[in-house]
Amino acid sequence: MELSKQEIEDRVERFKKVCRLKGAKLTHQRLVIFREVAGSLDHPDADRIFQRVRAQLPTISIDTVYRTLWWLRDLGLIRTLGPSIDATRFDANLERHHHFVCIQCGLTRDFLSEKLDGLELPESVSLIGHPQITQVEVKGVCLNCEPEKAP
Amino acid sequence: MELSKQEIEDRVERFKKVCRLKGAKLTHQRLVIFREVAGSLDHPDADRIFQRVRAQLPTISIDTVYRTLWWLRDLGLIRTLGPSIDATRFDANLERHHHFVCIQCGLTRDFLSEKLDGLELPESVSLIGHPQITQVEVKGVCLNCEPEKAP
DNA sequence: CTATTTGCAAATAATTTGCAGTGCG
DNA sequence: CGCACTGCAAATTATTTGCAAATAG
Repeated sequence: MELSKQEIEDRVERFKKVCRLKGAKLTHQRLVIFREVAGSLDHPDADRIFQRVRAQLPTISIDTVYRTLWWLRDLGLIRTLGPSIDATRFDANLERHHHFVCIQCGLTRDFLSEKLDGLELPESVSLIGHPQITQVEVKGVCLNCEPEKAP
Repeated sequence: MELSKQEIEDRVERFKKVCRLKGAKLTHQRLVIFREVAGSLDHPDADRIFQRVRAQLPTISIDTVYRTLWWLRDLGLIRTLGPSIDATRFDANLERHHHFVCIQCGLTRDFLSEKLDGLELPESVSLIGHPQITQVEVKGVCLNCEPEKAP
């Protein structure tokens, strides 16, 4: 599995279009950072991206990388993995269950579903590793954060 | 949805049994910390657990909470949510896809599955919030971390 | 030109570690 | 009664922020 040059450039084009649309400034560092993330398959963290970008732009600073990554996420051009909460959260429920995470306030709740419990993973997973736990992670906005919208 | 006293005590009993089995010391702080996590539905982070435990054990320190939580995880009595990686990871793949995360080395890879793409969430989710993204998260050990086992 | 954005350096927040005293098995 | 466990304080690591200089549109 490899990312084609074409795919990367498609992503970069979308990025440029969104910048134009939003009237945001397309700086050199933003372009380099985005291209780096867009060309990665390993879901790097901020520091890894920083290292790779610095090879091309030696004067870049880590805070610009962070600012740019969160900005890209706000624009919907990239996403963060996991619940995207600051601190690690713990779970003493060892039964099979799934998670809903509110992207606004971080509220996390379990939900049950027999249907989801019986999920079959595709063959391709066996090329990556041996699964131990399979859970469905739903991200959205909780009722508290998005109350009744007036029509 | 509430946790019954009974369910909490069942969890505590299992905890005590595992301690005995492993010959680990069952200290007062460990018991209070475990009972706190076992009785929570909101998937608290270490600091929140610390606050709650401190109400019962004013002299407890945050590092004991951390040490105990990781230890409980190693014993398989609790789990951490999300990829459980130190730093936030980023993903520029906006197509529908799912994740495999290696619990040993943190390797994270996408995989595709039409079957998983069409998942239906249960009604009960609508009582929590409005879903935006649904992904399957598989945790396991990657081929690199667990090579061929000799028979 | 002029509002954004960047780089620097210093501030927070989360988590870890070394060490000496304490208590469980 | 010994060694694993705890509390304290200081260290690390991840991420954020204030501010003056640089730059895209």
